[in-house]
Amino acid sequence: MQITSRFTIAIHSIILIEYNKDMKVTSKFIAGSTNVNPVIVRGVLSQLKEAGIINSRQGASGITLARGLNEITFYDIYKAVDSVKGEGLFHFHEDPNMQCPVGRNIHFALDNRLAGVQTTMENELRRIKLSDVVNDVKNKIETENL
Amino acid sequence: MQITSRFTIAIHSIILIEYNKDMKVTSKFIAGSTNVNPVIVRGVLSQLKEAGIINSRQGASGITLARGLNEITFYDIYKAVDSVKGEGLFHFHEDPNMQCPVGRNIHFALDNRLAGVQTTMENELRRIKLSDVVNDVKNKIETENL
DNA sequence: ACACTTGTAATATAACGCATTACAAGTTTC
DNA sequence: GAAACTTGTAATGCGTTATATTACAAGTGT
Repeated sequence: MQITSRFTIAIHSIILIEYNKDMKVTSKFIAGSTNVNPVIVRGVLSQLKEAGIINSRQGASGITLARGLNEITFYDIYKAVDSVKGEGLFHFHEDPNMQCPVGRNIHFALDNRLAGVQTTMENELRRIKLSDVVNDVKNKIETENL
Repeated sequence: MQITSRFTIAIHSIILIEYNKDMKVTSKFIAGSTNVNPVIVRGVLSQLKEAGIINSRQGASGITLARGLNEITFYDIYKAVDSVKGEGLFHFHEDPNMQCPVGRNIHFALDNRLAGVQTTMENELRRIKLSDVVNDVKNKIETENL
């Protein structure tokens, strides 16, 4: 299984907001650049707003960033748009047989280790800032017309 | 999104094979301990076999390990049962707009970083050996009746 | 007032995970 | 060799989820 495209949609959106900060960036505009349905985009933006990453007002056109780009990490976005219901990264088979010695103790042996893997991944996501990505995109665009 | 329960089912199965290695472990037996449908179990076992982790013969009862427990990592199992079609951990939105400077360069800025996160996670999975987990389960079972 | 926006609800569709039935093909045991 | 088991797999159903889409309420700005 894969982590939802909502994650990359969210990153793409934030880059757009920054790159076009001199104009009013709308969900329709983001939908055009990502090639994703406007309602889906608004759903993602809604989650980013709830996480305190962007600002928006009903009716008022124009999405803005709520914090500096170097204060937004991939982890923030991941948590905002993809971590549903506080479920972990790994889906354990529900209902191991408690009559079986192994089934009875499998969680004891696995839970910590799986949580550790998840934490490792999340820490790696924390290391990546949106400012890094935005800089890369801007520089790449600069060199496009040479 | 979550990593499929096939992963924990596979781990559970291997522990069962090891813990009951003096008897013939069947897919039905594993199904009973995991509380997962026997056909699903056989599907997982089939993938483990293809990855060279277990041995089985059609018709012949009894699944056995194909390598030592310290030569099987979580990564081996993950790759065997969950990584479908070589897709990455992250699902990118399919069709960014190439007319847009950002849409045109988003992959350039993200692909390496997302691959890095995936690699970090996979390396963490590589650090965990089945022998560790099996030892924990066995020790825990030992202390159950004290 | 009008044309725009954000914000949501409701529904459709496609993909996927797991359960289940069915059965072919192979093995062990008597 | 027949019976009773096994592995291996195909086919089908069902529930869940991701995304697309339609529709519309509510708010903003000209």
